[in-house]
Amino acid sequence: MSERTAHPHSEEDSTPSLHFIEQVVVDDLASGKHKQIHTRFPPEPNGYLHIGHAKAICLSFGLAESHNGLVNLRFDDTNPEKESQEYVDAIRRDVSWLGYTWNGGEFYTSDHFDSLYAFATRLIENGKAYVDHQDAATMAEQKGSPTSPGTNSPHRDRSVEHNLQLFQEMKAGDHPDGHCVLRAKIDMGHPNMHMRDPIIYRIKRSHHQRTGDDWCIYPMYDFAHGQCDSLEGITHSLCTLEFEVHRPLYEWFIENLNIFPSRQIEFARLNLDHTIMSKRKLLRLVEEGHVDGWDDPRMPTISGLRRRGFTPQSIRTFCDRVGIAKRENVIDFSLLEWALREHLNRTAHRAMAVLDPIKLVIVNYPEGQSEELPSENNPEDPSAGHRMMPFGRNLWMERDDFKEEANKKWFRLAPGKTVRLKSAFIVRYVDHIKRADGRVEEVHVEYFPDSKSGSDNSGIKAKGTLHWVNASTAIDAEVRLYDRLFSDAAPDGHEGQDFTEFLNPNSLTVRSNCKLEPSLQQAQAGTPYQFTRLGYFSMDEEHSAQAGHPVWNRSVTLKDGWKG
RNA sequence: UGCCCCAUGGUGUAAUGGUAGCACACCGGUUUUUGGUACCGUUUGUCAAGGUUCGAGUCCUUGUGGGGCAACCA
Repeated sequence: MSERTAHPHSEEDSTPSLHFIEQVVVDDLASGKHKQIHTRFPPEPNGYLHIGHAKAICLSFGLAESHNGLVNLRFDDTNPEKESQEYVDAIRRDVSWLGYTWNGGEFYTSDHFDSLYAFATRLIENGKAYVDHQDAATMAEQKGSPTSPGTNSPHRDRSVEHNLQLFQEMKAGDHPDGHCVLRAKIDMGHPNMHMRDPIIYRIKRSHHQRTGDDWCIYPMYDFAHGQCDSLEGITHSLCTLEFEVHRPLYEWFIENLNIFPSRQIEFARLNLDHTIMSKRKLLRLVEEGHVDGWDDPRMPTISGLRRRGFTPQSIRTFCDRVGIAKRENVIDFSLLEWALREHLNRTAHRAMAVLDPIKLVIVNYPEGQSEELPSENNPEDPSAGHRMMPFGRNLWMERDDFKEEANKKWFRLAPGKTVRLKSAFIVRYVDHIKRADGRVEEVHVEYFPDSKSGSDNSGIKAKGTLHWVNASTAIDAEVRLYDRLFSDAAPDGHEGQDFTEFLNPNSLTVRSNCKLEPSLQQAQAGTPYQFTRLGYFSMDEEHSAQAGHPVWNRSVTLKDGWKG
């Protein structure tokens, strides 16, 4: 056995650094505090999941996955007024799509309503909770403020028997909505506002998605979340920073109920620039028609990203790179884009498409003649094979690839320039035709027959390579180009200005006259392709069906290093 | 005039008292039948002031800056 140096930067030492939560997990496992960890992802089914949730999902599921633990998916359904089955279904689909399985089970807070009621009763019996009959405004006033203590409710010292009876009446429906609440009896002078006799049950006659009209009282978040964690045996309950001030209460209930001590640990939520992450605001985008729906490809929702063409793997890579810490953060949107490119460059098949076509005529290629030329499906992966590209005299080329006046830095077509047509021949400019308004319509070139791709004996050097599509076999398609939804980096960070003022008017560009190579006839909706030199695209099933012709979404551009 | 949390390049994130590293972005170069990819390189950082220590990004004190907390929401 060789002696190891203690040098911290030794190349032999490849121990990956752990973020602070994983460090806790590793320590708890090592110390024997837990034999197995058990986490949970607990969304309220009142909206669609977004990329911020993806971070939380990757954390809780990822931790369980890498430490042989369990994860529960728990729907936090304590407020029936805002929740619905539509959201439950969407959440399930999104978590599954990310590639995770809730191997600890699927739960609903409502599954635990009986236990929660029993817990509340126990608290009353121990003199730790009481029924308060004051109205909301009065209670708010008595609560004090962050800088001044609160005052006790006149109902604070009711007897256990009386409280028990009143709470039973609340449950039985003897009191109208809002008439009274159950409160934990803690300390109205506590410096932490959440400890000033928090409300733990309220009366709300609202039909519940799962329990119907069985209950007219529902527990508040603080009296449901931690208790469910405990009932489900959750060892590490991970949530975002805004719940930090709730932790003393979380622990107070564990102590006073004497139940399994789940541990709450908070981390900083994800913020992405040029977008918004609040469910409420995303809902407004949908309801006010700024986007087509929750799954609009410009939305930061999981379903929007999926439709945009993001892959589960790219989102998981992104979450991994973002890291876990307690510091407020704003992640560059470009990191998300990088994660997608990183995945798709390795895996997506290449195809040629012209989004803004002008005619390209090879004047010395015989009319009526054609041939098939092979083109590799993925230069990063030889096993992906190749496909045959029809080639002829009349082609489509990209309008951006021609310029009437060009300098030495212009590698594409222009008077005097020579370029290669990808996987085909080298061609030289001959002429071009303009419409009366000056718009270029047609470019004429001559080709060098001995410059064929793979057997080039011409000795000619071409600096630029252009993509093209054979005119007679091209597929007509519509392509939607997406840009950031907001032109401002922090649309909700301007006081006095609504975030909708910063919507990017050019976030969607529709190109309706695109030409695709014929192999794309077989393309499956949702399968990513790289359109050579343009970016990553996939066909949109819903839009295609609506339009009656193929509609493709651009997921992300290729990185453009040209500073022309 | 309270309580809690946080502070490392442009953006994130490591360094567990001992060489401030990595990724993204940016800029430059090499290769290239994608101005992509790959590879190489440059620039840029410990909020401040004291203290402890042989040694402080890390520990202590005090400031400064940022975030959170007063729904019968979660």
